[in-house]
Amino acid sequence: MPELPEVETVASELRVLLLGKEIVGIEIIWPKSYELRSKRIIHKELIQNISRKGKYLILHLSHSFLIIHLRMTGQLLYVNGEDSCNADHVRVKIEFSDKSALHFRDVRKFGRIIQVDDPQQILKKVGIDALDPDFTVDIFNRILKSKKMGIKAFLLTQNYISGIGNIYADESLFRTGIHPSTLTHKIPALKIGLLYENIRRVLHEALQNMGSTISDYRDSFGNSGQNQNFLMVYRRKGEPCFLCQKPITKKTIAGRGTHFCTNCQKIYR
DNA sequence: CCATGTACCTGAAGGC
DNA sequence: TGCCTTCAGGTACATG
Repeated sequence: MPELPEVETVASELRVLLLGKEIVGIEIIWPKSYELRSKRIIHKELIQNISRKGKYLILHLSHSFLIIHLRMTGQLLYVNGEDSCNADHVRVKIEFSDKSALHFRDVRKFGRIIQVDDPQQILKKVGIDALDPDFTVDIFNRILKSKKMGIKAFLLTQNYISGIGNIYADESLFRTGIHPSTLTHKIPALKIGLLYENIRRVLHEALQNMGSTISDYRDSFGNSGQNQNFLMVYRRKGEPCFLCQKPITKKTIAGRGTHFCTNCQKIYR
């Protein structure tokens, strides 16, 4: 499932592939995958910039914006004019003047492409990006102290800090030795600093490894990531903890499958 | 404010 | 083999 490192991998590839291209048509195969919240019909628009906030990808066009969220199984596949494309589950095709195209493939149909006049329509509720240089440990500390919720639930909520999903939440908490049920305001100051560092490190490393492919994630060339080979707890239920050898526990916390080591991760009360 | 549950979806995996 | 059930999870939304 694409989280910050996976979306950023796609974004940086698309910057190389798509900047300056002219959109000449959008074919909507599954209507719910494409939501029009702009009065403007795309006729001919240039892709002027590509950015990202949290798990949202933003294509800046001449007169509007395409906000894209891949949710669980979404993929943005680049198709060259000469390629034959017969992939299943393609929901939207964005076609360019040079006969290349970007195909939005999404098995489970949760993902969305939303066309808006102002990106803030979508992004105003999204918290600061976890790899934004302006996201400091002081900010992290202040937000954590102001909440009284489980740390796992906090990390998954995108309104405060954005980009962290189920995989990297579990990985960051394991590396910091914090139990996922610990309440945000009960985490000791030292651990807050370490958690901040580990979140940034885990995301950076995943980005260097082109993201984690658990089942569906692929980059714009259809390639898998490599970071799944470096995960320490996610999907390792019953396997020995890399620190103490005790079997990794999996349990539903904050409504999500949560992996942790009961021996290495302490709950602070 | 925060927690919980449901809906949206399909395919893979597990049980018998 | 085959059928049925469960599970996977990001976000929106409703409810307590």
